[in-house]
Amino acid sequence: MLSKKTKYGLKALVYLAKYTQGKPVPIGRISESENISQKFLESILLDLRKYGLLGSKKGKSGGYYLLKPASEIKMTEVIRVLEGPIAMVSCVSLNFYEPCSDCEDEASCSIRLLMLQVRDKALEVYRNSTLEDLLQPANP
Amino acid sequence: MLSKKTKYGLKALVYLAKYTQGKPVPIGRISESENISQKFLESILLDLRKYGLLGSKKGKSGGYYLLKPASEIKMTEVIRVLEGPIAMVSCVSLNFYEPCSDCEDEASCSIRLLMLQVRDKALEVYRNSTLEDLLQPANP
DNA sequence: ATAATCCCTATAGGTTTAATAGGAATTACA
DNA sequence: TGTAATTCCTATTAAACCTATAGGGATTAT
Repeated sequence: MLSKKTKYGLKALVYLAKYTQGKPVPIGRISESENISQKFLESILLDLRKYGLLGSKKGKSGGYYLLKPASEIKMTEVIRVLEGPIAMVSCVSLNFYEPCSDCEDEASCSIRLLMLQVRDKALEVYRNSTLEDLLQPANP
Repeated sequence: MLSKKTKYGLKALVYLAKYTQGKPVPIGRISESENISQKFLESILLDLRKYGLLGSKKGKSGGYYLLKPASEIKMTEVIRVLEGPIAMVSCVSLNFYEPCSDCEDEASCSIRLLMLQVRDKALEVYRNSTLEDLLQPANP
């Protein structure tokens, strides 16, 4: 299940994409509007900035802003920064690969093959979504 | 990421499907063969039995056995018993539904819509897999 | 100078995961 | 009838992780 960190981060990104008009948006405004603990959100936005999705401006009338247009922010990155691996087992993770400690033969592990399918399907979705797609609700 | 519980449970199910010949298989044999803490595995198999995937026989020469042929054990059930919800957010879970505490309008929540797609794709995979599919490794 | 803000580190409390422990109940079988 | 092998159940521990909070330093606009 998605951590609150990820949910909060996503909401903050959506907020930034929607309500930034030239000027940086201070954390306080986002946390109020979205009902998120300000200090917690602070650490999340810091991560997003360190990763490179957000820029920031310090001092009075400072805040955060997107470094790219929403249409260029891919869900794959967002999920990976906030939540970590998309894969369900590290041995099929593209960005967080680790061999399973116990597993003897990766190539023939059937659990791995199942989880490879799941990962591919999830990737398919995330790769076809950008932050822009989260902006307008439900268009059938 | 999959918990060890789920991995161990899956391995145990595969073992049972492969190596049960009429007689119940004692936990000790599975845990040795698969290198799993016996006590931990005990609690996992207990869950699987309580859910109804496994039967058990107590006492000497007792053990566990599948209650259905491997081809009829769907991955959806297995994952749900062992890991819990397949969905990434409870508000799109079929079997573990809960509204998000903060979310105001489910129908228009864009995070929800994204996670609905992910869930559907994962379900697609799990619904098309049974325990039998985990038995023979890699057939291209 | 002041107020607003980001930046950084630390820490506390809660929950979950993984593993361990001990013993009761049951059963096969000699 | 006794013994060994097994499931069954509950409790406990240790570590890891998640969420939230606290405090203060650095920076900036006005």
